[in-house]
Amino acid sequence: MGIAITELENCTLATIRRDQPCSAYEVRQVFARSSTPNWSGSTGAIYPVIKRLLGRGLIRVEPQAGDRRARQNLTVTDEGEQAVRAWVTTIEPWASHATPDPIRTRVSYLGQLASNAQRIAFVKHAYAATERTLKDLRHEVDALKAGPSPEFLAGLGALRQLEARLVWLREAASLYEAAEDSNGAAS
Amino acid sequence: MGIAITELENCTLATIRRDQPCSAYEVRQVFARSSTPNWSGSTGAIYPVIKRLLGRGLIRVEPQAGDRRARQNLTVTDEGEQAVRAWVTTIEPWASHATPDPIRTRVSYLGQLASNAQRIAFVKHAYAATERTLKDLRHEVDALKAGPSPEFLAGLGALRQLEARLVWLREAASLYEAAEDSNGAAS
DNA sequence: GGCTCCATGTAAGGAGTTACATGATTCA
DNA sequence: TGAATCATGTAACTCCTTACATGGAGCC
Repeated sequence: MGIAITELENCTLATIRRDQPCSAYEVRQVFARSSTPNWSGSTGAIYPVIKRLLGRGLIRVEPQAGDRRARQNLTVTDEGEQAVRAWVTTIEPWASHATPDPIRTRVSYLGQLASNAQRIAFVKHAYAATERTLKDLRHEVDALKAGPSPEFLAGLGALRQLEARLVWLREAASLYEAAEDSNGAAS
Repeated sequence: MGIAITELENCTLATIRRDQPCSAYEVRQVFARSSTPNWSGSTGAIYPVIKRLLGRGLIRVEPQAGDRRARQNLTVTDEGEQAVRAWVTTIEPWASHATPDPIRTRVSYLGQLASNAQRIAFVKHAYAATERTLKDLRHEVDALKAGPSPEFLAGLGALRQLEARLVWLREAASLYEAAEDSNGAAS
């Protein structure tokens, strides 16, 4: 389809489709209150997105009878429905890659530190930070009903990612400690 | 300190520290050729970053004797060394969160599809795509010497993330299939 | 002489962010 | 009546991208 449509535009469209009729304000809350935030849900992003979706005929504003408040009642058009289904089922090549992780980034520069002891200290620090985040997220996911609901599955995916980071950080610590030991044995 | 320094600026600084003396061009290659790319290594990003790092006194340009080519010889100053160490060892609260994942995003909107059969089809599609990516990455990591080298550890971290996605997608498929079965039993 | 790689840089644009500005509604 | 929340929107800015522009060095 001609002009590229961004992830935020697609997520906005899909959110409207799910919660319709809804307002731009409600869409903002969805993004702002997400426990694994992709976007801030800032007004400067959402309102222009809504305008573009309207301009492309993917959504429409339904006037509310007897309510002259500014609140918009957004619903998706038939074209919008099609676009949502096309988007959720499509996986562009870049989308299957490993995602950038600030902690992995830092580990990739641990060579800059002076000693393995310092590297081990960092890895343990990262482990503790990830454990705290994981604990909070687990509380949120536990509050959801286990099953194939989208919210539960998405939460589970985030949990599995954090658990994998813990596994990896333990591996890293082991490798550094093994190197420490062999240094100690050699000296 | 004072003014915020971005991840790209910090990564550039740490890369120069690691490979010094090196040129902006070499830094670009590092980012452009990364197997888990955070940034494109575009000229429009790197050269301004180099300028800012120079302006802050974190790096300096060493003139090359007898070589009047435009090539810069960048090295890190003492302040730069401090900044690198401070950055790699610091984990801001946001840095320990689960990272945005386009596949998880799509799963979180699978409610938009018409049937569990379609959802299962998507999950299997995502599984296959991730498996392909994982295979390529595994080849690259296998080419590295196993051990506590930063490159190997970073690659291992990316592998573990992708493996966790596979585990999660299998779980999702199971949950959908269980729901299918109970539907079948009920009807 | 032309091709490719090395190397530096600018210009324009995309896609978000924060901060600002405005006003209605609800509730203590 | 004043504060919090609901609700929409604009302006300025950040940070990165692609595309463009330039030129030297090595090689066939």
